[in-house]
Amino acid sequence: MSFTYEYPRPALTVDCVVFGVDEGGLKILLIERDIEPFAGRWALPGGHVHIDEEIEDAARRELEEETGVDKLFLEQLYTFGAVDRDPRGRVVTVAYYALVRLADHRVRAATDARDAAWFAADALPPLAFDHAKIVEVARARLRGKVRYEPIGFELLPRKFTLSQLQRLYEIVLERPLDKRNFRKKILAMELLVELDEHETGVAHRAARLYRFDERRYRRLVRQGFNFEI
Amino acid sequence: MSFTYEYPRPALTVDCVVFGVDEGGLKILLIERDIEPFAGRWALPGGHVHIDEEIEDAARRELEEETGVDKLFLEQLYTFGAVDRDPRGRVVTVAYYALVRLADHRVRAATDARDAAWFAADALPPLAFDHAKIVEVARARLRGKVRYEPIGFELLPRKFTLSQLQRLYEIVLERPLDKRNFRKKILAMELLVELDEHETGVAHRAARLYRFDERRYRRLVRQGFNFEI
DNA sequence: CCAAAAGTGTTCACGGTACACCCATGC
DNA sequence: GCATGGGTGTACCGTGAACACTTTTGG
Repeated sequence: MSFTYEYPRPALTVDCVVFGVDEGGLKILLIERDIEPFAGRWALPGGHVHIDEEIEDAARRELEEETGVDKLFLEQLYTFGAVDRDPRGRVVTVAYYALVRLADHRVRAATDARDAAWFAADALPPLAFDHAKIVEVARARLRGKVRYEPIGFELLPRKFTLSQLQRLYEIVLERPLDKRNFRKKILAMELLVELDEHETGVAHRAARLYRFDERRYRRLVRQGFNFEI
Repeated sequence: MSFTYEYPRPALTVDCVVFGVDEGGLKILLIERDIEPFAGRWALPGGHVHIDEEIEDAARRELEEETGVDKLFLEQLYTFGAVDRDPRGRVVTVAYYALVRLADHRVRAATDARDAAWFAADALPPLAFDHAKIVEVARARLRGKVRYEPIGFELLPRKFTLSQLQRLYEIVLERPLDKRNFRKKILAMELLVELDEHETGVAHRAARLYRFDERRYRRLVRQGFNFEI
């Protein structure tokens, strides 16, 4: 079967920069390519957009197929279409970035048949195509966005300690934050629900757990509230 | 001549939301379609991306062809690809937004053969395709971006008064600003060069003209400076 | 009892905001 | 001389930043 057009058309793909955070810092999910070009190189998960499929759906489908990751925060990043970005011909890719709770997804991705693995964002292997550039754009977007939208919570377990939250921000923003000021500010927003639970299995005083109150956030936004760290 | 592929491919287009500002407020440049679908309706300037052409170049080319507008601020906005957004079939469009100095472009666009015209952003006619949605996304982006990047200057003549600048921000941000505070803040950034010129032809005290010091801005950015209104 | 992280308040400097009058110019 | 916008300073308040010690828990 084949499809014919009066003018040549670029191929359309999606690529996803999937971020996770753990004690070691910011991580990015990559898959190892098994076909040319760039066979054996690591690359962003992605693939072709089906002709009757929404672009964002294609991104979710590829993530699910290649890495088993689903139900995550996903947002369009930028469209990359340099004429020479793929040696096979003109390929335009709509890049997305995604945030996942690493603890929930670590094993599944790492053991997947397609050889997916998490890499420290500061020590990525050489990437296929222009994927290194896409990653840079995604990191800049994450850094910028985390400050004025509460997307950081997408990277933490649903129940978290204030120290975990602070470390998350320190990792993404790449600078240290003052503990007292951080707590004062985040608690003053009244977006966190104090739970009657504490950490377990730590060799020191167990910290209280909190969860992010998404409903309340949405209500406040409607009233003109602006999240900001 | 024809082009054949193993799998179906969407068509790839660009569309541009071109903003201008005058005394009457925020304006958007539209062209009247002369072919189906939506013949006779107003639409965003745009068209197909050539197979060997960078996407942004396509946007500039279409703007130049359809409206005579060139050498302007142009930035990618978002990629729209809803399956049903074009009745002729799958068409994915990479939307851009552009800022122009209206005084320089008003006549050329309005008298162009393809029937281009400026419309008040708050009173657009019904638009073709999903262009109303694209415009909404573009307005939100402009509102957000104008506050922390000095792109407002792209909308003013190179020499402008502080009142013009203030009115520009009031129009884009859709709220009034305090005159003294605005002047204090913008002058404190030391990004404006005070010229030895004043307005002419006004029936009141002539205001001093300023220009934006782009070099200095870039130098400050490198040192970690953040523009903010 | 020791190590490790949790948890907690105050002070100070700066920037944002509110606010009203005189000045220069053209008609 | 009058209408029109240009141009200017100060006082108050709230937020951001700096900063150190006690508490709790497990080992």
